[in-house]
Amino acid sequence: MPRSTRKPAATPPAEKFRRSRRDRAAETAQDYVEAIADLSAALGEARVVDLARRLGVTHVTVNRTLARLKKIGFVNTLPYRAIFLTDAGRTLAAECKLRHETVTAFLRSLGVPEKVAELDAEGIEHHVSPETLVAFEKKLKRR
Amino acid sequence: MPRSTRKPAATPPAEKFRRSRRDRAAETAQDYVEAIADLSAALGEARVVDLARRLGVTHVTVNRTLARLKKIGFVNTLPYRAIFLTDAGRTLAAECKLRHETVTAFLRSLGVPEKVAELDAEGIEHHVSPETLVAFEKKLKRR
DNA sequence: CAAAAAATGTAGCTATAGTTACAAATTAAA
DNA sequence: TTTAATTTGTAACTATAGCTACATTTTTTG
Ligand SMILES: [Mn+2]
Ligand SMILES: [Mn+2]
Ligand SMILES: [Mn+2]
Ligand SMILES: [Mn+2]
Repeated sequence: MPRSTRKPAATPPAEKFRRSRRDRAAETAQDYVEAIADLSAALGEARVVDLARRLGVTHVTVNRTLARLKKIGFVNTLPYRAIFLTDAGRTLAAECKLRHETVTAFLRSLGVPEKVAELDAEGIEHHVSPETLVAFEKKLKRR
Repeated sequence: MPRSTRKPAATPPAEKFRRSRRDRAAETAQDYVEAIADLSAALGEARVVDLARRLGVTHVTVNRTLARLKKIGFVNTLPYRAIFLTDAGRTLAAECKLRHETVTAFLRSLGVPEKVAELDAEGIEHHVSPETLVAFEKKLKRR
């Protein structure tokens, strides 16, 4: 088809794909700080092996991701020691935990089976904006 | 803390993180086939530049992703020609389009503003299981 | 306390997905 | 029908995130 006779491409919706990619890139950090907070609460401290088991990856992957999180300022680590969240890390973890719980509860309230709700929420949570989260919360209250 | 006195780590929920990572890895392919189908319908054909504009990436990124989609069997391409979906690609695109529309409509039905619903749906869609999708559809009908 | 086991760290590999810079081919214009 | 503009392709780089294999350190056990 001659390109000159084609309809001009409409204004592209690139913004939503950028948002989606940005959210995707933040998923790892969010799951890690949430897991570190959980493990710290449950076991008293979070170790590399615990994270690896919990997340279903090797300890090598955990190690490299922790290095990145440390550089960003979400965790503090010392060689061969337990992992601790910074203030920023704790704040992020609290936000994520709340959002995670809301998303899971919301799916459950729709009749989605517990197990499925948990699996889906683990991915969905990272793409739920504050506005949508509020909508979920409202719906949960009005029942 | 001595590790021997720590509580033994409970059965780890690694499965949900694996699911989440698997979904994440499939996001790109889904957005591409959906975009190719859209562009083909709107313009008569999908070109590399169109996809780049639509997705908000450079044409180089589009090129390499198309090579991967071709290898997987979702698209057919010839040098300097338009891009076409295979049967498998068309099937996937149709599934994704339907799911995408359902997720968007569902968010809208909760009172989430149009723009926000579109942005959120672009990411959420990839993590919605068939069960949850059905729950969304049911909720949409009963209104 | 020495030896064995477990945990942590590191080297080096793969794949995906983004980029800029430049080359080649196609399409449109003069 | 040349020439200019656009499109497509490729080379080479970066970052994230997974892996295996092996080295080092710490912890537990005999
Ligand atoms: Mn998650
Ligand atoms: Mn989570
Ligand atoms: Mn999408
Ligand atoms: Mn979509």
